[in-house]
Amino acid sequence: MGDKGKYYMTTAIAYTSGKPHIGNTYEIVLADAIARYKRLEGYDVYFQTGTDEHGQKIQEKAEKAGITPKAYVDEVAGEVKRIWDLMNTSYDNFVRTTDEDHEKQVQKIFRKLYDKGDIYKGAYEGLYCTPCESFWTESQLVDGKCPDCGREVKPAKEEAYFFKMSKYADRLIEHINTHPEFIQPVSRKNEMMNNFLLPGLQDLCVSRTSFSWGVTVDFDPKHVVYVWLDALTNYITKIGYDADGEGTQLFQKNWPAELHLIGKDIIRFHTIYWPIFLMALDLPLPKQVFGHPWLLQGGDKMSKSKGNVIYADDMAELFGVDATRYFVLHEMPFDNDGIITWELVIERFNSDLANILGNLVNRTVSMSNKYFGGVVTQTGASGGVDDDLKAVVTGARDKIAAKMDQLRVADAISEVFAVFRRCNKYIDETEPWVLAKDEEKKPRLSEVLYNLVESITIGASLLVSFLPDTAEKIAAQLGTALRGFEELDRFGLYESGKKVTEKPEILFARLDPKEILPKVEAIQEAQRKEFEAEQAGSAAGADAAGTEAAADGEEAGIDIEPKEEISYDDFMKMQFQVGEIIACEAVEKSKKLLCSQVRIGSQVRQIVSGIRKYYTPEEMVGKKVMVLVNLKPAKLAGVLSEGMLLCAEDAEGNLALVVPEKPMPSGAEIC
RNA sequence: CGCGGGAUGGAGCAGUCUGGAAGCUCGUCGGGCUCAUAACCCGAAGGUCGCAGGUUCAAAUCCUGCUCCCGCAACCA
Repeated sequence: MGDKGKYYMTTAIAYTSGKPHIGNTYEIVLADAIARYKRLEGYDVYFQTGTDEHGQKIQEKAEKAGITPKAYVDEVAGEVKRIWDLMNTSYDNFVRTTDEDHEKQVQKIFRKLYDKGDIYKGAYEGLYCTPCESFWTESQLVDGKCPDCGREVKPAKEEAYFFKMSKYADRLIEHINTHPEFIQPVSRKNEMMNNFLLPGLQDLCVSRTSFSWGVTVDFDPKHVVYVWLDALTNYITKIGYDADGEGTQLFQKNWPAELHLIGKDIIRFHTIYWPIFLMALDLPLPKQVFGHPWLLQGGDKMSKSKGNVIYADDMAELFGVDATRYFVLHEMPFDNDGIITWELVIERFNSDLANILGNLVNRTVSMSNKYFGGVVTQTGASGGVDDDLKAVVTGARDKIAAKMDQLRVADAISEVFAVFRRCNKYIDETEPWVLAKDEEKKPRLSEVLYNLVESITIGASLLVSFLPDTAEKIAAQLGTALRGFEELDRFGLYESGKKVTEKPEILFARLDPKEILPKVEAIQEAQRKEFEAEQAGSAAGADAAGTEAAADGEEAGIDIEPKEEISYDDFMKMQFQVGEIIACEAVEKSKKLLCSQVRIGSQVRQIVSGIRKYYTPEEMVGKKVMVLVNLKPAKLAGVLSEGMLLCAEDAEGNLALVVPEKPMPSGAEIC
């Protein structure tokens, strides 16, 4: 162990805005498979993961929940760690950006970069809408007014700290060009170059004053450090980097990292900002950043309100931890998004885990018991088909190594299963049940079973990085131990005369979709309930138990941000009328907009609304709707809109047009 | 002409960089076998490789144009 040198790898740290779903969990499992594999190969691995806990979004979530940000992230971080542990991941260090030592180093780093001149104090200039407390750029304005409230904006300045990105851009471009392995998969490299580096990097605003949940800039306490500067540095601070000193031995030994494993959505931060921060700190760059693709639910994004979010713990409950690991590792392509559905999981489970692997172990152990009382003896009575079996089994290790070198984990695991498939074929070729009928062929039968047990032992040893528990269970059933990496290209190390277990345990019992899918329904239903409860702001857990009971009971209400009180005069300024939609078509340049001709009394107005997702142009026509008539006309996607159709909006943003409860003529005033 | 990704037998994918007999897993159908978890093994059917042009002896692969999907951005009066 450890004679191949060190291997420091990290996952991205999970943002603590909510419970991680299977897509987030995929990353830690993938990382774990790589970490375990590297250890098997003989590397001295240090594997770090954790949670990213600062930022405005978290502050807001905590406020909504009525607790402090710290209490909020403590809970979520606990949940993240629980799931990481449930998935049997072998990280060496679980970091939190709220850890005191990290926060302190972030402050030191910030100061160091400031002293060096790479961070400077400037001003964020823009057009400011005071009531909304928001900055807008020229292009965001609508008719020169605030796009949120429609009020006047005025030029304003807010002081902020900036990082001189451009100073290091050339060096980074040079590095990327001379290190083709730096950004993986390579297709992402061009994206970064073409979109960000070659057009020229802008200085990055690295402080905020609009919220307080973050690392305070110690020499200017009304600022907090930009979350990405805070989060990225965990890769060094949490192994012992010290901005003012040498750092710990752990740091000296492990930096630079061999691998940052991250989602494809944050490649920009890891291949542009992070390397530049490191250059500014005079530290070497990580060897490789791998941006993995995503797991999508049936091609859709997962959403809680649809009840289609798949969580790792639900999967583990239904299928077991190793089956869950198997699915995410096997199903995820190398640089395309993967698809996960409950049906696909069941299919994979049955065909690969139950049929090919579980059944193979079971039938082999059964035959050994039936024919030889469980004793596995090598007799030397070889046959012609043995050579091919042995070649496949002993050749697997290097094939897997080649795949893993490229981080093609899904392909590697397929190679492992090729071994098990070959074993099943070998049983058919040698027909042990026929050999068993002839006393003279006993030696051959014994050899065949020995070869099988040996092959499965090697297969299980190759499997251990991916499905650690299953591999151990197989070895236990075969009465042996898993092998080390250097032994896996050799055949015949199983000690002749050992016994397999007497009663083989079923490793993966076949699943009946008819039994599983109703359970899935229940999970989804519970999820929708929970979502509604959350939206209602009701104390969590109040009716957590009643899964199906309240299905059609009282529906959960929605609370929204209260607005400032207005006078009757204010109200009277708004003119609402009933309008009849006489024509409607989609706005061409947009995906969300419909353009309606609305008759209001004797006049016809053109009104554009962002409701294409919820209404087709055809069903719009003929509706009598409520219209805000005296709103200042504006152009949307280049199309003039002279008013606003009123809609109700639920917590998820679904829209429903508001219509009069009884028939009313168009033009009728609403008051 | 905002940026990017994708389109390969019923399903999910590989192959595209570096042109050279369309491949894998699942499903379906047929056969074999009975040690085993109705599991295993063999065989077959099923594809104009999104559409249209072009380059080439040869195109899923290279070039041009187009269509449709999906992210991001914008937009949701």
